[in-house]
Amino acid sequence: MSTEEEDSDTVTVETVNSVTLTRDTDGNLIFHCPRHEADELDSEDSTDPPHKRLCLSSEDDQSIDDSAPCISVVALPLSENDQSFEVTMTATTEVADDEISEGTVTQIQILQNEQLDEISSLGNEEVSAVSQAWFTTKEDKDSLTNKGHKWKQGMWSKEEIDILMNNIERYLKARGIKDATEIIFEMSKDERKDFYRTIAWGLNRPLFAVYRRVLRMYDDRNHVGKYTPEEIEKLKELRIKHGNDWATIGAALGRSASSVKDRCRLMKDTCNTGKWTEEEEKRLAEVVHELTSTEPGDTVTQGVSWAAVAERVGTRSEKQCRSKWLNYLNWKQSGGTEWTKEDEINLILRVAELDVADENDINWDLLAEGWSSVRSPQWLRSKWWTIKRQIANHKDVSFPASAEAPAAPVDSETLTLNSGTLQAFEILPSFHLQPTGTPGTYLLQTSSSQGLPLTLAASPTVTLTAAAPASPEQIIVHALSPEHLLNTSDNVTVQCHTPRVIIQTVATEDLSSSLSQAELSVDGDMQSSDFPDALEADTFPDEIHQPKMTLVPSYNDAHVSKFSDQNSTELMNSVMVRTEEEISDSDLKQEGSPSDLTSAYVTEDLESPTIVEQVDQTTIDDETILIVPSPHGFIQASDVIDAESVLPLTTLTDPILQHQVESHIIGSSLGSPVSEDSKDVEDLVNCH
DNA sequence: CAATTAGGTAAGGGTAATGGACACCA
DNA sequence: GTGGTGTCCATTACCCTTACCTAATT
Repeated sequence: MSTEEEDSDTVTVETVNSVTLTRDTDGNLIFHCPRHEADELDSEDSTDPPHKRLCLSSEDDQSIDDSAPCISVVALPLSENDQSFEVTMTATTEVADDEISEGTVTQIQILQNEQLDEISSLGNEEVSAVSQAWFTTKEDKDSLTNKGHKWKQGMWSKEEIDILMNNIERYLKARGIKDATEIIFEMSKDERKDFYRTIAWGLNRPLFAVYRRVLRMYDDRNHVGKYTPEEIEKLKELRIKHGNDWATIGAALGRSASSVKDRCRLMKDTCNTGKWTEEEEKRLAEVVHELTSTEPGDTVTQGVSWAAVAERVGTRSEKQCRSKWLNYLNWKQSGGTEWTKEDEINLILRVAELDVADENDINWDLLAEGWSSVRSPQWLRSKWWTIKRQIANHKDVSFPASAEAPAAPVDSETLTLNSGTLQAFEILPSFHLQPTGTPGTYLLQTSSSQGLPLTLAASPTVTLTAAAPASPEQIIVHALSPEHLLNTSDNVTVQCHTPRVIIQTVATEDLSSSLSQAELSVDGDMQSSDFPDALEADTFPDEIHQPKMTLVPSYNDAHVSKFSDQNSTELMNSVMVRTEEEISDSDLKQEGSPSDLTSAYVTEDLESPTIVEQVDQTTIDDETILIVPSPHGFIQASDVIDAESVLPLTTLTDPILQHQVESHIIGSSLGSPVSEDSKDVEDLVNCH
């Protein structure tokens, strides 16, 4: 929460100067707004106590000193009734104890409830109108939607879970409780009053959703795993004995109530398993059409009561019926066509074109409409997940990133970088080029749960263009085709204007020039074992410099440049050796000399002509990425780049080229050259 | 005493991941 | 014939929403 935003969006109702400050072992500053003071504040509207929220602001916003420690503040209401708050402040720089005092800290603002809506996008500590109601009915939600509110539905993201866990942790700390299960499972309603409301802070979910989530998270009878045959037997007995008393059955089995309930749904006595007979399929189709008042050949993907269908089918469970229908039978009945690789590419392109920020916002019904090889919207969604899973660490990749890569035309070999709103982030040692599932399309995986999508394909030249006039933050780099790479060396530098993120990748000549199709079977039969070392990221020596690519905001028109740096030879050797081993394993290493290479350095400013610099290289392994302050919007040939004016940034290998080589080898997209999880890569190899 | 709050249960639609069957191929 | 591999399909643990219920509190 920035103070500027606060100023513009909030009104100071009352200022409180008397607070109690404590500091915990983590250096967090915790202070309390005592009840009696808050009560006094409340006096202006005693008949209808407004919801209040504590905010903090610097006493003098105009004179914020850059060198001053930045303090982030999280305020949690201890209870709505007594109007007291718990505030946790975290200093991002070391704060001397004497800097924190009642006099210097802050103003405390109590905000009226109606102001809360106005600041709904400021941060995690926000109050959401959605999360403050215990249960949000569909009508409530519709009403909120009409007022412009949005809330999260569907699977919880990692970020949401982090917020939730942090909130719980703070709640526990404030009360000196060690274990959240004490509150959740042992305390009475009264004792844990406001627990859920408090920990829902910052989560744009109905309280009830938070409640369910917390119960699941802390119930150790959840996530127990597969049911053993013995458990199934016992479950059957307990079911007969206790009926639908899932809590009792669960307690007897050591499973959660929802778990046993779910398991029972799968085991109807009359259920067949395995392949469906024609008779069963026929019956399923008849029942579905009958219950939905549709005709054979109609597409039916929603509004089906699967419990009723299963009842009528007789030999299959509701899940089986649903799965069979949505993944096969409906498609077969309505004359669907086979799913092809082209469809897969099409899917990625279409998802990218949707330009939605959240995966949950994708309208799969719309996407599937009129697509004959799509078996159902649900099936299409699972297809998308299958494609996503081919990306190692896909869970950490934000949706826009994973969907962005294919935004560029995949048949024209492009590299797309979308800086988004990132100001700066690093691609840590194990940065990856992950295939997105579309041949020639990769995702540059970063360390901060963000990804830069890259698409490499078949344009014979390297140029940079804006992806679209309307999206200057997105740049397409037309990279060399694999064929071209066999003969040429190129570096690709990408500069995004908004918000001035510079990305550079450096080609490794020896690889590209030494490989040929003939030598590297291009028939797609390459197995993961052909890259024994490259596929095991953990073989990287931790103690030495690891390849690290950093994206930095290009303040003051600083530019990334590249030149030979003898001092980094050892470093880069340690980085590059893996690649070279990979090549030597194929008896290819000697084909290219690393010392006689030239690299083309291509930079294009989005708003300026393409600048091409030829940079002689004496040692291909010695590449360092540097930031070069430049008076121009781009590096001109006349710009003098000397070692002193250059800020060494970091070194990096060339994942792109390496990847191009690999993708060339297998004739398709392949896993990252440096994966943290070799299995992921093997899976990727298998996928193609 | 009605309305509200806080919490709870059950049903059922859905997702994500896994594993088996099978076809294909060297 | 055999073993490896890829794909399709079925299964299942787990997730989430919705509808409805209950008891305590206001």
